[in-house]
Amino acid sequence: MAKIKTLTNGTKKEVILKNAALLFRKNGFKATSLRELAETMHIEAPSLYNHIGSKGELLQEICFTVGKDFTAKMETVLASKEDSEEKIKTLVQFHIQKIYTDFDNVFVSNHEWKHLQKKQLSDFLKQRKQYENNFIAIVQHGVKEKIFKPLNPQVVVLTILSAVRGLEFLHSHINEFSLAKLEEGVTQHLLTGITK
Amino acid sequence: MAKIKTLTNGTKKEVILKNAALLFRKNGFKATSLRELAETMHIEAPSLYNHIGSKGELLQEICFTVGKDFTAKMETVLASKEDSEEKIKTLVQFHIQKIYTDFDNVFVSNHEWKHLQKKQLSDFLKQRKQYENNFIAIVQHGVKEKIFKPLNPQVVVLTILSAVRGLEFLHSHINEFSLAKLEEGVTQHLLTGITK
DNA sequence: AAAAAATACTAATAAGTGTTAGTTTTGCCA
DNA sequence: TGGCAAAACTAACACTTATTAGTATTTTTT
Repeated sequence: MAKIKTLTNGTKKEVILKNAALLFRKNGFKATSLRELAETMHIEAPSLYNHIGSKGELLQEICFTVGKDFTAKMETVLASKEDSEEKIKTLVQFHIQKIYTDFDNVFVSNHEWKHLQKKQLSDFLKQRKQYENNFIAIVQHGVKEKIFKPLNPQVVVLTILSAVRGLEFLHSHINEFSLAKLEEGVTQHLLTGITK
Repeated sequence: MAKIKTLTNGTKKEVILKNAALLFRKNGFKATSLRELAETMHIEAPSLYNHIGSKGELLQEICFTVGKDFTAKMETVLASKEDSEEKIKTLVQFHIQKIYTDFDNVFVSNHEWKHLQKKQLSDFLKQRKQYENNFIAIVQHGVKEKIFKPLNPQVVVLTILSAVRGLEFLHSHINEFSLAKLEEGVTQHLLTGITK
């Protein structure tokens, strides 16, 4: 009856993806039904199939779109002339920006990827592992050049990624701090610590 | 047919809770069926009801047991004579220890709490907020005493908690680093940073 | 205005869910 | 050994799920 509004919202598929990301974030992928998703657009569940292939496809597109964003950023950072410290600053700030500007998608990608189907799941994890390894290489380089303390690069990266990936609970504090303040605060913390 | 083995595993309820935590962690709460859970003990799903009240009760017990552990630790830390820096060290190390020794439960508590029922959900979040506020107070004290840099305590705590709560993906690297090494590395990173 | 394409609808399916009722089996204690 | 409580079983319920088929309606194109 009521067609999906797409005037200012992009294509229909994009509207569906946006609403799906919101629901997947709030309730989880498994706990979100297609009926519920359809309801947000005032249509019936089967009508979704004029636009999508399956429920799983939605999760897939969300996770891989986000994944590609981070992979692309990593490529440009690796190709840049920044030193190790600047590279890490750039990456950490990118994580924070993404959480601000693309919260639902980033959250879903970080928390619901385990519900991807087998093949996609393994691709996703491969991509993540690659990202992680690139990150580790940057830290290793910084240690070798004595910009960083003689730390275990793997542990350092796991700590940083853990911190920035979990930052979504900053979302409830959004507008309380400006984006710039947060970027500065978190980056300085992860690089220089908090003790005097 | 096959009764739940409880010889060395504690009470039957405890066995169920342990297996539930494992499945909830691996597949998520919503994606775990009672039939699947029962299967791990070689019994049928309805037999579970001789031991539990509902599926939701399992999640509830897992989340609140973990919550109490952290709340209790916070109480002892607050009551101690350690300075702010030592207090934070102690807490960060406790997080890491818990992930090592109680992985499934901590993971489920950190990732599946959103599926708690209304009343319990609000209690859980209240408890978490309280924990967070106590943590912030410690940092505030450290800033006032000039042990720490003049940072925003809220941002600092969100970063630290984000880091330690996300550390579960250290699980795939377990035995690669010793617990002591990890505690030391992560704590030093979060307190003193990585730059020289 | 007619034809074509896009997109909505209703109805139905097969599979899976948590949970209850009622019954049988198991294992311990008198 | 007989009895009793604990704990297993089977059968069934009332829902919910993703998805398909077939059809009607709306929108776009000609």
